[in-house]
Amino acid sequence: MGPRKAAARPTIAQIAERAGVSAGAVSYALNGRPGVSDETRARILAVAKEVGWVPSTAARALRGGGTATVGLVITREPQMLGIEPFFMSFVAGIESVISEQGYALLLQVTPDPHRELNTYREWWSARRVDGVFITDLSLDDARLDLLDELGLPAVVVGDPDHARGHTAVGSNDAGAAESAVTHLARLGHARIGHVTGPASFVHTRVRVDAMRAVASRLGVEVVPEVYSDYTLDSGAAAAVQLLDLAEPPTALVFHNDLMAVGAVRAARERGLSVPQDLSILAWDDSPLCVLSEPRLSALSRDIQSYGAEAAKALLDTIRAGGETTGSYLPSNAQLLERDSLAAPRRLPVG
Amino acid sequence: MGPRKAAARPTIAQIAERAGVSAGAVSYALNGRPGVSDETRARILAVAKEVGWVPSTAARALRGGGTATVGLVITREPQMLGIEPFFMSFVAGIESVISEQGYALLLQVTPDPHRELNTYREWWSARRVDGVFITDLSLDDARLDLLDELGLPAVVVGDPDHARGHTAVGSNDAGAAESAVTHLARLGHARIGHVTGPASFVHTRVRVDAMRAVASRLGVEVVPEVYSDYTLDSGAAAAVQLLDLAEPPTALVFHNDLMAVGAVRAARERGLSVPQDLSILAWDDSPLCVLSEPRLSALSRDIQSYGAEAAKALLDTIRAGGETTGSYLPSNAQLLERDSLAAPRRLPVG
DNA sequence: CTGTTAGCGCGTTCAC
DNA sequence: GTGAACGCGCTAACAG
Repeated sequence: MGPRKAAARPTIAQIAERAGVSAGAVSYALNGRPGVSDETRARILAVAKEVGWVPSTAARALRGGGTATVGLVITREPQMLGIEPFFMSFVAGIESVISEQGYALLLQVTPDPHRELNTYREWWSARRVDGVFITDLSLDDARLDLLDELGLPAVVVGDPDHARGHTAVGSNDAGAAESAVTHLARLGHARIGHVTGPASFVHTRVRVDAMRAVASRLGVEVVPEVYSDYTLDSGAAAAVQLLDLAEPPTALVFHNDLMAVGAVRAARERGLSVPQDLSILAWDDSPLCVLSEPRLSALSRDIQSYGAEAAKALLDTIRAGGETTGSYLPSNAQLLERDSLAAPRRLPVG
Repeated sequence: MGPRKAAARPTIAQIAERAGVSAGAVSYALNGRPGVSDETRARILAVAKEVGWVPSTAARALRGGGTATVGLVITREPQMLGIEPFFMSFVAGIESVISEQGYALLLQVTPDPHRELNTYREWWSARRVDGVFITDLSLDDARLDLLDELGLPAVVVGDPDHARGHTAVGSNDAGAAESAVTHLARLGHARIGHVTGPASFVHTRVRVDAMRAVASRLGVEVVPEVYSDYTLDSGAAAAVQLLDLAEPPTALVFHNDLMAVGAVRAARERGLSVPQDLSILAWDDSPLCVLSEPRLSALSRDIQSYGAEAAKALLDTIRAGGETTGSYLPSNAQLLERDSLAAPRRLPVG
């Protein structure tokens, strides 16, 4: 019932007519290039502002001038996003940078990894995006091959060493591991449990290696890692598994906060209290950590600025015509102390 | 260093050449319309599949055929999105529907409400989207006027009665209020506190009215509402404010789960335990409710399918050329009992 | 220098 | 089945 009559979108032709010049002149004026006198330019600009002209992204994209759009595929179960601490902050960070520059974010959420590849191909074929973010980098990641094949500008969100020449924005996982183990060792923990994300992810591998290296240097033991999947339940299950060990660890490190929360619950159900009986440390701080009881200590990195850095890197890469613009600074990680870490109750056997 | 040579995107012209026909014929064949013989059509389709042709969204949009993109502006502080339970699920629901149909979501996150209007105008001018979602509907919402002016197809996510003729997908807030008050009254609560979102939102108003109506019918009292802003701290503050009343309520209803969690903490700091001393009910279930201690009972609606319904409605509206396609069924709400509701400890003073 | 004209990019559609 | 024009912005070539 409401009025749904499309109004006329302002075009360069309209402006040209009103200003009494040709469309070409308008284009020169609007893009600040020579070819029109200052006064004509001023007149054209005034008219353009008056009619609220905005360039047609479609027309520009058609000309090959880019779409002012960047793409992100999130390969996760949709329902997981409601609580997933990482992506929403990451997206917010991306947004803060790109929207300033007139870019928009094209988002796709799908649980199917195979589909992700198709999406890049389609986005590229349909000229929907000027570049994409690659997250959850895996060893021998097939997406990098596709990117090379298509010549689609991209920024790898992860370890530059595994980005195969693509622009990358890393995260200082080694530094985080260092501070985690150091802190735990100082508290007196001699046996640490480590619950990770999927083994195929590069950053899982990086963290595992770093933890082991630091631990052996400091003379503390990391019991065999439990590879997990970031969900609450998997965190709880991993905790149970580790606590069932003959010589259970006295401190547990998790690759996200959701799993850490799951572990707190699992410990509680066993009659163990955190942190007196068991110390728990989350990797990646989020509001969840302060919402949890007790409040979770975490290896905090500023995910929002991580997203912002990634966005800057992608925009730079796009402007460079897809040429790699080098690796960007890793976002800093620091151990945020709250209430889930303490000295182990009984001294480690040893 | 990496190879960044753009490959050639397949176009209709290429297909035409390979198949030895004109571009027009290819277009007819590809779109399943008459004008080509069956065998030519088959040949064209084979070539198209072989080269992996995907229509250029830019070219289609330029012709006026739509951009296969829908837009959503989230007017919130970016950092809030990391924990905000509503939007990420809502987005996931939208995604599940639109990606099936080849549509993509254009997202913009900004804390500035004024900017939201500009964004719609720019998206429309630049032909970036075929339609938009309008959330957080307010009384006399200026966005609806703009939509009318632009003729931009939209779906209002909220009360159809305030959608001014636009397609709307509602939420059964009245039903939720009904079950909330009924349940609380049955437990013996005679005085209920109500902590809402901003007063300017239509759905805040709707919920307030519904709560009052049901309460007066059932003979229970709703103490004056506290208008709040969905944050954890504001929930805690509101709880304190209500508990400081001369005759404090014995049960509190919150318009989201974050505020409810804040209230639990505030109550605990006062030495009150939930639910023995104070019952707490959240509106909008999310994983946070089961993560909280005690687990929060909630007026649950399936936000993901809410998003999915909204997406279907928007796509329908777009296909109808922007004509309103009527109001859609409200998503169902039900009271999900967990551990934060109990009978009041001391009987209410008569 | 100031401005105009023509044609491109890509898919669609109308007239032939 | 084909040729041509269209939508919109950009730019190379050209004219005053």
